[in-house]
Amino acid sequence: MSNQERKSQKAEAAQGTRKRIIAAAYRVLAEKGYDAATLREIARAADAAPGLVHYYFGGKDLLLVEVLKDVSQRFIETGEQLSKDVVPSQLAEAALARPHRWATEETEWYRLRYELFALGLHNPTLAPGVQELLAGGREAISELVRQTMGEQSVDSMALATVLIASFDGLALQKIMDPDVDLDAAYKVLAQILQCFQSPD
Amino acid sequence: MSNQERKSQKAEAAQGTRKRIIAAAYRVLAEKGYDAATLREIARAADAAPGLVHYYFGGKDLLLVEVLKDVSQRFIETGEQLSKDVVPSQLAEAALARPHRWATEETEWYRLRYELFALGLHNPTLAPGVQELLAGGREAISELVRQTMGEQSVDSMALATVLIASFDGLALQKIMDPDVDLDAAYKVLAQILQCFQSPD
Amino acid sequence: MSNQERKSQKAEAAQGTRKRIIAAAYRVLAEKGYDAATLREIARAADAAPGLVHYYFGGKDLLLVEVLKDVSQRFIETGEQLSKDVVPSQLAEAALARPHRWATEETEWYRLRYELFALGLHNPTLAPGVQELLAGGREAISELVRQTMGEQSVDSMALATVLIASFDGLALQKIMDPDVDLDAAYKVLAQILQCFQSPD
Amino acid sequence: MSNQERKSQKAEAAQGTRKRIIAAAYRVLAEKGYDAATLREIARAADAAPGLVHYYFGGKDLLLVEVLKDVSQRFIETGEQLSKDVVPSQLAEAALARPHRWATEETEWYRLRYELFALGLHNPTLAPGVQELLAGGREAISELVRQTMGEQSVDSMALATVLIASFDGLALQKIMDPDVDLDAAYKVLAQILQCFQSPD
DNA sequence: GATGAATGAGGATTCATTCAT
DNA sequence: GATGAATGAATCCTCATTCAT
Repeated sequence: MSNQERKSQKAEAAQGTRKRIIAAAYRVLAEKGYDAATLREIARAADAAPGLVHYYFGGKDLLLVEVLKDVSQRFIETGEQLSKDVVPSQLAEAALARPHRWATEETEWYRLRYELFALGLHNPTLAPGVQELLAGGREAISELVRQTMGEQSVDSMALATVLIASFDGLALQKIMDPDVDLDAAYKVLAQILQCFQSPD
Repeated sequence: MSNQERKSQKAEAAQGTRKRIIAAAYRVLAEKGYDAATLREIARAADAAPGLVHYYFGGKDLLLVEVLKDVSQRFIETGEQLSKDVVPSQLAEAALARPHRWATEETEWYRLRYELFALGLHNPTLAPGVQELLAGGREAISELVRQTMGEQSVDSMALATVLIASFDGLALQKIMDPDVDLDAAYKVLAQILQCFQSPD
Repeated sequence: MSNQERKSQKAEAAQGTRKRIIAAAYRVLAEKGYDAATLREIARAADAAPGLVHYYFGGKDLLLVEVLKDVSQRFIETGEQLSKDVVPSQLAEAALARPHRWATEETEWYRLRYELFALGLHNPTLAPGVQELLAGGREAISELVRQTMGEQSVDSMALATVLIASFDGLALQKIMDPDVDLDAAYKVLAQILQCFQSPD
Repeated sequence: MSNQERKSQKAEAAQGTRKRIIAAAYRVLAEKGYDAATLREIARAADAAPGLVHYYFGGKDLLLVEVLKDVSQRFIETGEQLSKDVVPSQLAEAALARPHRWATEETEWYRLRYELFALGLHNPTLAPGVQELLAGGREAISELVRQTMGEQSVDSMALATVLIASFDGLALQKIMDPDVDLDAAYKVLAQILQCFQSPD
């Protein structure tokens, strides 16, 4: 084994640990929230040494920034997937399907999202990342809206802003109160989209 | 001055201090977030002794519960005001006007709201209160919707759920990113309401 | 007991604890040095709660600043004492007697002094205090020199600078190496003083 | 290239790295002090791998011992140089010139010296080395004194003790406070030497 | 021989909470 | 009823040290 190979092998293992820590942080932060989650606990969940979080990321906030990036990445990827896999005529439907499903099934994702929202509202380190997270979502949805409807029928960015807002707000309500009728709410959202679609 | 009078005077002063603490907590929590806000700071902001928070409320979480109640109360009151003061034909417009304005002007209110959302997602003590806060909002809006539109034209509760979600989500986006075009978004919301109102 | 009395009683107790912590810090820092000394240990030595150091002083450096002030104070006081208690003709002798004795008996004082010197060389928070400590010593000695000798016979401040330097340097050498003949060194210092005294 | 040659070449490189680390430690320790200086930083300054300090020296303290030896060595060498290069009649002058100059120009050297003093006062591992450093200085100066003056006119070792003490103490005062008049102080020292030289 | 990724012990610090007054 | 001094548990973080490669 060459010197370089050995090095890259080490580096790979390190990357693995890094990812494990991010994943663990994702889970623990979603469950307990930023303040209640201790680095020790996250490290334990990642099966890593306690000092490693600082070694890799430099601190609790900076770990969170990395988690945030990861969340954004994942969001964008699934979004891009969508516009490739689905035929335009069913795009509206499909676009609603994801947040609808995630709000019930991938609760963790929305929990962490809200954690980040609250944090971003106070923590200047996080604010830009959260801003981008939201902006990225708006743009992705806005693009879908444009593909689905005619360009002029509606201000696509404004509609996207409302939709993202709805997705987030609905997920919150559903998670906080299982009795909330999410299906009915998403039916209303579908009607809204039709409302903007039909005119032309 | 009788003994009783003196007592009741003291009791009144105590009530005043209580309220001052809640108000101070509201401000400080909105600004710094739950964990960064220290009881010492809240007490100082309320011009009260540090030990008083425990004396009156029993702890930091319990103070938060009280703040939550206060927030809910205030929300409901302004809601009820609305349906009394405004003629039905302009109710839809007026209903949108408040969250629209608050999202830019009463930022504090939405900041604290998001703090409570994030907290409620993890803290079982708070969860019921946050649940009620959301449920109260839904019901109030649902009632407005019913007054504005015919009963059958739309599932009023579902629409209310979507609207509350939008209000919260839009406020967040606007606070996090001042470049977000809130006016355009609220214009879209107005169109949506019209869409349901005139099922021509 | 009046309200005020109760308050002042509390305050007195607090002052007592404060002083105990400073005294304990003096001892522990002299023995172990700044870095090796832990706040926990200092607190234990002062029979106080660990958090108290931050509560009273605000941190490890700030505690040290307070110790430094205390050391300076003590130095000045004993200096003033000297010029009052001793007749001018024996002032030179008496002035040398103190550092001579302290270098062997009050080792702790010189240990802490050196700790402060080293710290002041790197720590900006401490530097001004150490500077004053040295300046205070120079001035006190310079004053004694002027009282002992004629004004013009020697640059009193320059001689004081050399004397302070000697006192500190000799104490160091004696502490580091008990075999150093401190008596002989101080005899030389005495000769030096005579050397400057006699000319007139 | 023979096998032996290659080996010795490697060994030389290793010696070079060793020296680079010591030199880097000298600089970093003088600037930051023992505790604030991290091995990582020293290694970086020496352009060497972090693990190397342990590999070569065995630990942070042991590196310090090596630095101490280096400092002593350097001190002795420049001292020996002196007694060779200068004619006896100007020896006294020349002997004062070096510490005078170093106190203003080679601040680093005195900074590290004080760091070692403070450390030696608490750290038993270092104490003997610091002791020797001081003893070496005393002996070198004592020798110079003997060469300059007659044997019997003064206790040369005692005078040397006082001189070393003065050199160290004056450097400290000058570094801590640039306003200190070092020239005047060294003029006083020169007068002192004359005082002992011409016991007329 | 040399590396630098990983470890984990141990520190300073914070602050909710208590309780004597 | 009210105070605020004192507590100490628990956190983040640092960095000397180790060891697989």
